[in-house]
This record gives sequence, structure tokens and C-alpha cells, in this order.
Amino acid sequence: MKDGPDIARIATLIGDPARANILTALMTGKALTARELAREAGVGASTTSTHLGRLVEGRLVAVTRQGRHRYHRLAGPEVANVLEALMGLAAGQGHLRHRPGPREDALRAARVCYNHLAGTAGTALYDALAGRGWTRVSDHEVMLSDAGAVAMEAFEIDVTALRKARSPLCRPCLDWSERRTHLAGSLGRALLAEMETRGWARRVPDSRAVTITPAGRDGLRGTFGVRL
Amino acid sequence: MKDGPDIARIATLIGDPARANILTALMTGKALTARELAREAGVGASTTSTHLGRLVEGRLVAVTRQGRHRYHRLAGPEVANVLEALMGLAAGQGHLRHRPGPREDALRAARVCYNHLAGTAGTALYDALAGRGWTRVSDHEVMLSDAGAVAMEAFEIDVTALRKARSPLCRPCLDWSERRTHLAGSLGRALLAEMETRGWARRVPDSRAVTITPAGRDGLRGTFGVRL
DNA sequence: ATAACGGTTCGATCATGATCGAACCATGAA
DNA sequence: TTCATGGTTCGATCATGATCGAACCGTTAT
Repeated sequence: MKDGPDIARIATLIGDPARANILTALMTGKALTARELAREAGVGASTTSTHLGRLVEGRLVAVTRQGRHRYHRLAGPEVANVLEALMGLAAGQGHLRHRPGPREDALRAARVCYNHLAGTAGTALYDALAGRGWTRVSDHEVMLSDAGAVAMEAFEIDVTALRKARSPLCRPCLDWSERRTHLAGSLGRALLAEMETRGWARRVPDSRAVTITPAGRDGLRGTFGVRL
Repeated sequence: MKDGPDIARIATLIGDPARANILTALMTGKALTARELAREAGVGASTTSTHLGRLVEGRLVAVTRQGRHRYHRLAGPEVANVLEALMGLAAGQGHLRHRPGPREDALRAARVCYNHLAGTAGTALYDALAGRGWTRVSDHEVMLSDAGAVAMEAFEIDVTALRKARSPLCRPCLDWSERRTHLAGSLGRALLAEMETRGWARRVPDSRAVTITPAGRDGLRGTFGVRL
């Protein structure tokens, strides 16, 4: 009886209520930080850390370091399979779960990631910059081209001042809702700030969501060729 | 976070090694007794009883009383789904499991269930008796018809003596490998005994398997119209 | 009736692990 | 550099539940 695959080991991992909540939260496909997961799970930060450690060790969850964050996501489709089967069984013999995600759409469209723009709008902007040759992407690095510097200056961003700062100008940032990349770094922050001063973007209070105004929509298309 | 389906509850049930072994053993589709499952799980009878109680209460396992046995089987295909997904995940990140069941086929073909015949041969005989009008089946009861009594006497079975015994003459017995019914009761036992004395059937030592001899094959076809 | 056997219940023992707060480490922002 | 914050580690506490043996119950066979 010792020869079977350790389905008990995996089931035990899922069996803790806190961990089950964590995994359920990750079922959306989004990658979440430990803190967000702690809130979802309803336990403290330290407890969550321990749980995440077990889940990662058990290959149910994969983690990606990103600055001071650690983004957690399900380790693979097989894991999602198991969770889905479990939810189907549980739903069939008890109470349903909806979890439609009411404000999910807004977050998916545009949100702040620290101080830069993420979401669909963020990745679109990132792609547009590269498409115009204003940035050059090479294997985990992003550089601002000369033409890009000129364009940014024209957009009222003081690139030379940003270059003097210690923090990197351009940095790729993996966007988990889109599973693609958007622009971080001081330039990313400056871009979002300028968009806010121009009235192109407005932060939603008490949320990471960002609203792109009609003016912002037009401006992004005219200035960067972004189609939203 | 309390609103979700209790995937944790179910996962906890599967998470115990002994219970995982029990469920794995039931994945074959066969219904097994508590004692057989205890051997599979590698724990004592009392422990197994407790585990089975939890599994039944948790709707993962269904139980059917049958004489002094209690046959346990997976509660439904959703349960098998979950187990299959778990095994797939576990196999993908560790050691495989074969469990091909070497002597499964022999048991499936013909075996003793207590002292009567079960398996493919058992259900075929059951069907043949009903097909010839020798038994009448009505909603969880089986009765021997007058024609059937005559036929049994001709087969050297003393039906009148059997009727005097306290145990019922005919009883339907659910056959789990076939998921159909075969004949139990004192007549069922007498039929198998007569088949053995005639050399139609031979028990395999240390096994529940029964071998149907070529003579038995012919005899069953000629006497009862059973085609194997 | 009696023996044999499958199965359950009970009580006691024991190990595991979930949880928290506090201290600590690491990274990014200013 | 300094501060704020995300995240981890540690130690202590506490609850759960897995396990066994023994006694007990119910059914079948003789």
C-alpha cells in the first residue's frame, strides 16, 4: 500500500481550510501576493507564509519574486484540474459558490502596480512603445531608445532627471491578469503620473483600479498609437 | 471566505493515508468489505471502521448491507473524477502506480460469494433461470416457480428439504464486478455445490475464484441455457 | 443452540500541525 | 541614508484526529 502515488500528501495540502481558500483564490488564474492571500484565507501573515511554503514545496503553487513582492500562482493545469473536480463534487453535495468577481473587470482593464500602469492598458502601452521603436526589449531587459527619449521629453517627462536617480529607468513587469509584460521602473511611474496630471487616468479610491478617461483614450491613441 | 464549497472538508477526507488507500482500492469499481479494505489500508479493523464511517458520512463512499457483510463502493463518478485528477497530479510529480490486478480477470469471470456463484457466470445463470421462467423476479425478491422447482429436482437438488430450512431459498445478491444480480440463498448455495460434485466447477485454493470446467460449460448450456 | 466471523463502539494514548505575536530580514521609495 | 512595507522565522500554545485493543452486536453456518 506504500506503492501508490501520494494522493494523500496532496489531499492533505488541500485539506486545510486556509490553504483551500488560498488555492481557490488562485483558481482565477491571477497571481497574488502573500498579503492578498492572507486576506482571502482569513489567517495571519505568518500563518499564510507557512502555508505558502508548504504549497510551494508540495509543487501545488509556484512563486515568482518580483521586487519586494512574491507572486504566487497555481503550479500548473493539473492542479487546477484537481481543484475543479473537488469543487464540482463539493458543489454537487452542498452549497454552491459563485465568486463572480464584481470589480474584477475594472482591475483587469487598468490598475496600478505600485505606481505604474498595469492591466490591459498597461500591456497595450508597453507593446505600443516597443512597436514604435521607442523601447528595445532584450531578454529580461528594456531600454529606452534615443527616439523614445525624444518622445518622452515631448510628453513632458524629464528623462534626463530620471536617469540620474538610482532606480532603473525601465523595467519589465510581468502582468498576471494578462500574462504579459508591462512597463515598470521610474519611467513607468512617470508615465502614469503624467497621465494623471493630464486627466487621462484617474485612480479609483480604495482600490488598485484605474479609470482611463475618454480624453486618455484619445491621447494614448494619438501619442503612443495605443488602441484600447 | 466561508462561502465556498467545502473543498477542504473533502480534501481532508482524502488526505489521510489510510483513507486514501481505501479510496484507491475502490477505484477499481469493485465493492469491497471492510475487512478487505482494512488490509488494503494497512490499519486495523476498528480504525478502518471509523474511516469508513467518515467516508460514508462525507458522501464519498456508499455502503450496502448484504448479510453480515457491508459492501463499500465509491459514491459516484464525481468522486472517481477527483481521485483520478489527484492521481494524475501525483503521478506527474512522482512515482507512478500500476495496480494492474493480475488475478482480477479470473475473479471477474467466476467466484464464490459466500457459498454461491458470482461473477459473469453467476449473473448469466441468474438471467437464464429467469429467462426460462424458473424464477420470478419482483422488486427485490426472487421466487422459484413451480416449473423451476421441477427443474431443480431434476438437477438433483432437494428443493423441498431446502424449503424447510430457516434461511431463504432464493435471494438476489448484487454483483459488483458485473453491477448486476446473481442468485444467493440456499438454492444458490445448492446449485454451486451440485456443480462442484458434477465436476462443472472447481474452487481455486486460497482465492475466491472459481474455475468453470469445459464439462461445466457444456452442462450449463444444456441444462440452463447459459452461454458463457 | 452454539460457534465463527464481519463489523462497530468505546476509552485511552499519542503525534501532528494550525495558529498567533514578535522579532527579524530584504527590497523599493524618497 | 532612512523609512515603509512585504515577507519569513521562531517559539509557544492548543486542538484535532489517527490509532489500537478489548468488549460488544448481528448474522450465517453447523
